[in-house]
Amino acid sequence: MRDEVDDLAEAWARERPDLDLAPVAVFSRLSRLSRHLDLARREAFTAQGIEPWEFDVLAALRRAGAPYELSPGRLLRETLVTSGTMTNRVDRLATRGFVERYPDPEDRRGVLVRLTPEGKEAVDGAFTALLEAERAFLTDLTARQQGDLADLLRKLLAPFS
Amino acid sequence: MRDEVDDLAEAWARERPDLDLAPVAVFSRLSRLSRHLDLARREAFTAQGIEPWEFDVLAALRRAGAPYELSPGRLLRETLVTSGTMTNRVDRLATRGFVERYPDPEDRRGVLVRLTPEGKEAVDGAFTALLEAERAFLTDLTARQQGDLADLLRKLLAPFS
DNA sequence: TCCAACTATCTTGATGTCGAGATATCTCTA
DNA sequence: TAGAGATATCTCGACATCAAGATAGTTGGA
Repeated sequence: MRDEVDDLAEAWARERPDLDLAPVAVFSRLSRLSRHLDLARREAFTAQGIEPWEFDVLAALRRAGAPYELSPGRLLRETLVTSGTMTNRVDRLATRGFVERYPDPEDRRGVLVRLTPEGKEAVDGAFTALLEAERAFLTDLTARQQGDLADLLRKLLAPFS
Repeated sequence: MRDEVDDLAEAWARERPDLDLAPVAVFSRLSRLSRHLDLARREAFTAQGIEPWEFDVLAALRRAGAPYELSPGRLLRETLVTSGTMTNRVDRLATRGFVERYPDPEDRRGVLVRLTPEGKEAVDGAFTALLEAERAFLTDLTARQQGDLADLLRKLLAPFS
């Protein structure tokens, strides 16, 4: 069962026979899969009326549990964006009525961002749709294979944690 | 061996006990790994004086083999960007002297983009650096595990080919 | 041969992100 | 308790990308 990455690796092997191309088989597939996953995410979210970046922020608040509030600093660390980006994102989410911003009573430099009921509803719907889309991706793998894959990815991810 | 995704899944399980979260174990790790991989790529390329988007274009030309030329249309299909983006990328690569643009003798609408010797040198250096960085990621996996991982990813990728 | 539909590329305007810097506040130590 | 350094957030300008539309050239059927 050949795929597009086999073609890509073959082309490199022809052009650069001096190199060991073993990493390509893993990382090219990983990159491509990630891109397809992003597209599928976007599609699932569009049907729910939100964008991927909105989900990333709302989901972090939702996961935090009631009362669904975190600081911008915490949010940017959870979502791996810069502070300027998070300011902008919170602005737009507040305009949409999905979050509210108010001063942190414990730190006058700080701000807390809280999910509104509308935001909670939006993120819950989006997460359900996302899981459904992701499950469709996994149907070609047995439960055992899914577990093996998760374990292998965990090993690769370990150095970064 | 717990990782950050276990924490994330646990938080979701606490908040949404009604959902089957199996896909999270695979896809959250995949997304995170992809992000770390992008950062590592950027770093490897920076040391070689080029940017990831430059590599994507130059590598497609390099893989094509001598005389290292492709149309913008072919390049945008290989790199999955829009035509406006490719116009801009080729402009900047031409300014840097890594590619040349000239009219397609067979189709007067068309253009061919060709790698210059400087571009070839740059992409060859960058690819070597990239493989080295990627190999470092894989040291925690046995050759057998690397093969298993590639096979599982190939299965997930198959529906898109 | 003519024309409609298609293809290839480029242009333009909007958008989201980043990085650097500004401001306000807090914390720790001398 | 004063001050230096750390921290939290926001502002602003630069930049890469995308989507839609413009332009030029090609192709196939009537």
